[in-house]
Amino acid sequence: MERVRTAVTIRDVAREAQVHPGTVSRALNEQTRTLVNPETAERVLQVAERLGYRPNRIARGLKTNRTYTIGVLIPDITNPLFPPILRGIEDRLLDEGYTALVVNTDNDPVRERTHVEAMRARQVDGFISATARLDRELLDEVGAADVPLVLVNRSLEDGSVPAVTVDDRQAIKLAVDHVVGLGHSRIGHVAGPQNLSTGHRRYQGFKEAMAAAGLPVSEDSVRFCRTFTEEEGARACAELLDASGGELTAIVAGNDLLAIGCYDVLEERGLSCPGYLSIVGYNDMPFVDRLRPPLTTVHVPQREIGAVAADLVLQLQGGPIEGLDEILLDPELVVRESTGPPRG
Amino acid sequence: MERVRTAVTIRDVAREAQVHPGTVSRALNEQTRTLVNPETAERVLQVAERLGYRPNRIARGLKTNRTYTIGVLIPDITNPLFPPILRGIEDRLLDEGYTALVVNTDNDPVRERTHVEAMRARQVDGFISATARLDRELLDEVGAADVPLVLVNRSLEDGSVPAVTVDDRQAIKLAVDHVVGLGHSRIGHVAGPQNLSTGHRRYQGFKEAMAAAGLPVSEDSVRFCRTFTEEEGARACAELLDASGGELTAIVAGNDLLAIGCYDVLEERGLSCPGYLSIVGYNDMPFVDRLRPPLTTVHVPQREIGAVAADLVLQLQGGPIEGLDEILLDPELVVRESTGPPRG
DNA sequence: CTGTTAGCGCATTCAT
DNA sequence: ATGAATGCGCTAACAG
Repeated sequence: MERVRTAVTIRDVAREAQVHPGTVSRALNEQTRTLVNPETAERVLQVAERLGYRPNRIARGLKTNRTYTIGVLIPDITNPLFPPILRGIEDRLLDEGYTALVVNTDNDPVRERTHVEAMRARQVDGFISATARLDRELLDEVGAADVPLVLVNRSLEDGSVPAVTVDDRQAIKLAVDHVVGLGHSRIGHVAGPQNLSTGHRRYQGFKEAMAAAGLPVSEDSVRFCRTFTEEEGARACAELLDASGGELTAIVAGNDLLAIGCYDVLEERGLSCPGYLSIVGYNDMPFVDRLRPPLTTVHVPQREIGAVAADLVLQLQGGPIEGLDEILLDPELVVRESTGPPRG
Repeated sequence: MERVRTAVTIRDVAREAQVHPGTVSRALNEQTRTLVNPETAERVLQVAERLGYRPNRIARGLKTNRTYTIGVLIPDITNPLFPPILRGIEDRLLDEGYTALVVNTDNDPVRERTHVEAMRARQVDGFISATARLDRELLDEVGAADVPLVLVNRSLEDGSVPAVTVDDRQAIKLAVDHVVGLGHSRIGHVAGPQNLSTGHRRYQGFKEAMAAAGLPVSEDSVRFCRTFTEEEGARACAELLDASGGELTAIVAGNDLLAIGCYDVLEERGLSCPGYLSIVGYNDMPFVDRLRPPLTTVHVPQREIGAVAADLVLQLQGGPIEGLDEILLDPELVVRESTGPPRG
């Protein structure tokens, strides 16, 4: 048996209710219902209900150029950082009758392009991108197509695309000031990839915060990771420990995954945290409070970021908004047990 | 400035290429390209490329009754169990040019209905549901609409809907046999909600496995949780420890979250794991290998489950498949450090 | 207040 | 091999 959609259409309802399809359309639509006689409207509604009529938004979209669908680009939903963001986005979209088309890009340009094409073909009303990088070309293409785009957790230097992020500099300062307050002065930074705005800005923030605290930042106190992964974090941490000649007493990591990598090194070497080394993470991913020791980290309101981003694309549906570039949310330090006074 | 889609249509291409729109349609479509003169086809393709033509799948869908979109229902993407499943689904869908419409239901009937309606209105070609419960009514409605539906991580008693799951009984047997092999005989079960097929089947599996091992299951060796959360797991674990009069030496939990709840109780009471109590989880969620102690658990191939489910909806696009009900994948025990020989 | 008409962008049947 | 015509389901502009 072939699959046959038994779709009840607006015409079926019209026939049953003895009115013109146009009237049915008006009666069924909240916006235009006032244009039709209440009694007629009521009858139409009843018939629609009885027949089990389901409006076909696809057809509607063809006419109205609105699909009530937003494309969401995420590097990898498997990275614990992103589910809360997605959740925030969805909750907000649901409120307004929108639905999210979600894809994982793996930060792979090809995959990214494929997905964007697919979404554009589906006429999404807007994009939210949490991907670290988005082809400049793709970006321009989306912009040219007049489809609103909002960046999340990253931003463009030139502010040409609205973005919702946390103030990375302020956040890192929170982390640095915390360990400084604990008495640390030899503080290292396991930095994220510098070609990503997040990694770069946190590194800048680290240097600034250290300077503000009157502490020097030598070459030996920073190591860069190629990716935001435990493995890279471990590598960088090991190098840092070796390079500093054992003088480092605290590390501020570019994100939680990198911090976990640091944990691995300490465990390997039989060093304790925070006894030997204090570690501060970044993001406050789910479950980092259950690590041993529970990770002190900068909490980023991921869910709220998602919600604000969704809000923004929704607003942008009404047309461009002047003077809009970056929305900065406040980070918050969560002190747990991976930080303590320096040893000795 | 209003938002105006500068959509290049098939007609624009036709005009430029000096052919009829119908011909453009044929040339652009892989399936029908053979019907048109290779040279003409080539020219059309070039013009389309030059003009930046993007086919409008929405319009196409109106005609073909295919949107190449699959609706995915998830209770809460924030639960670490689900991202891998979603990832598996998406990867598989991407291969076939499909995209996922993802929603969180919170297992809330109202939210669920809203979402299903929205997705049906968007004419999704199929559904994959990882939600614990789906209104029987909704289920029937979807079935009646002839839209393929595949269940994931759960199944219906009557097998009326195809499902992809792991063999819960076999899985729990793995867990029980492991601790039995370690020498335990006083084994408790922190059971999941019994109104969920997963919770129920694992409980059944526990009883069977214990019986097979020749071990008794008393009232004192099982406690039920109302939800799959740490809090409930902690409550049940505490009750279990109290009820057994300190004789229990191992606990098999209904899932990892419940197991984590057990960890909490041990920590509160200053008891060690696995020294005092061995604990086995279920699912092998991300990061449970980083808990202290790393959790011994039953690994469920979530990603594969997602991929197989996606495969199934895709196959179902061709029409119903006879004799299909449940696809069982193999679980695997991952022994880490939360289990050891019984004390004393 | 309601019917009529046209058309969104595309695929497809029927001619030619 | 291609052009012409039709309609998917719906909304909107225009009459009346």
